[in-house]
Amino acid sequence: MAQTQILSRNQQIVLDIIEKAKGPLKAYSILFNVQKKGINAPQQIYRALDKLIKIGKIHKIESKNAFVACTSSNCEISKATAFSICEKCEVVDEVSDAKLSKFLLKFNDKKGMKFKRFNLEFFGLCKRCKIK
Amino acid sequence: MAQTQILSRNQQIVLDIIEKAKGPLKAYSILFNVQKKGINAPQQIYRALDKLIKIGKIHKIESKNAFVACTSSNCEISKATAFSICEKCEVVDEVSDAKLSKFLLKFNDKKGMKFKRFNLEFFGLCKRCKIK
DNA sequence: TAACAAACTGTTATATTATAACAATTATAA
DNA sequence: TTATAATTGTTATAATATAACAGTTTGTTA
Ligand SMILES: [Zn+2]
Ligand SMILES: [Zn+2]
Ligand SMILES: [Zn+2]
Ligand SMILES: [Zn+2]
Repeated sequence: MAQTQILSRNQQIVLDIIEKAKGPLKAYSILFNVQKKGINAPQQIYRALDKLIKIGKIHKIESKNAFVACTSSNCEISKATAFSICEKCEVVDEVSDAKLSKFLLKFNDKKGMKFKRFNLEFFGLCKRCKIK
Repeated sequence: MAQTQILSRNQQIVLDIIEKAKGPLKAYSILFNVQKKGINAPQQIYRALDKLIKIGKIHKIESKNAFVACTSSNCEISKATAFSICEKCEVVDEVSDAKLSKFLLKFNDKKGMKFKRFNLEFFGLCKRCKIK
């Protein structure tokens, strides 16, 4: 079992906001949301984000420069992340699929590179947007 | 056979620089490199980049905000891109593997989303950096 | 070929995302 | 306890990207 990580004040504030959010949050939108709690500078946000990413509590959606809470129970170290992104409504979901991560972590590069980690972003139309 | 795309002057200038580069280039480093050719503003670079991405001549490495020339003969439309990134020397290679892209393009989301496109970034140590 | 539309260009200004650098404080561990 | 690492606060600045406007070139078709 993964030990419950003790977070610092700022880290906890930032994590709470990201976990409550319905979708990916941008760093500066987090900042505006926590100014009442005494966090005033981007650095404070980015430092918390860095730590939260490092311990796998959140992930960065690289194509959107935005951050989401981890919804997979087994990715404390974020070495195998995959997301689905709707190109219309921009909803983002973490894709948690054992076969997929096994396939990718075992994938052998032709150039002799040993992969330690991957990040995968799928794009398409979500169920809702497909219908419309 | 894919028709040879006719590029505009700015698009060709930007593509040439990216193709000649040994690794991923950042937008502003491209800008600094073409100022002698009369391109003075970021917009001109970003517009060319957008077009080149759209037609599959280049790809964006999202985790680095940088751009590389496509080295795969069959990705005019950039719907299935994969890269290997060395975490030490930062060398980037396009991963071109039929099995891999087939597997991912066929991958079925549990939430009923139909994927049209994906981007995959692998991280690790390249052959050279592994030895050292 | 005239005339319209689409794509591209140039330019100025500004928005957004992220890091540097410095000083102080708090938690952890030897 | 002392020192070492992690965290905080703060100001300033760097790096990345887009908005908005006006003009030009290119391609299409009437
Ligand atoms: Zn996760
Ligand atoms: Zn949608
Ligand atoms: Zn390619
Ligand atoms: Zn390397």
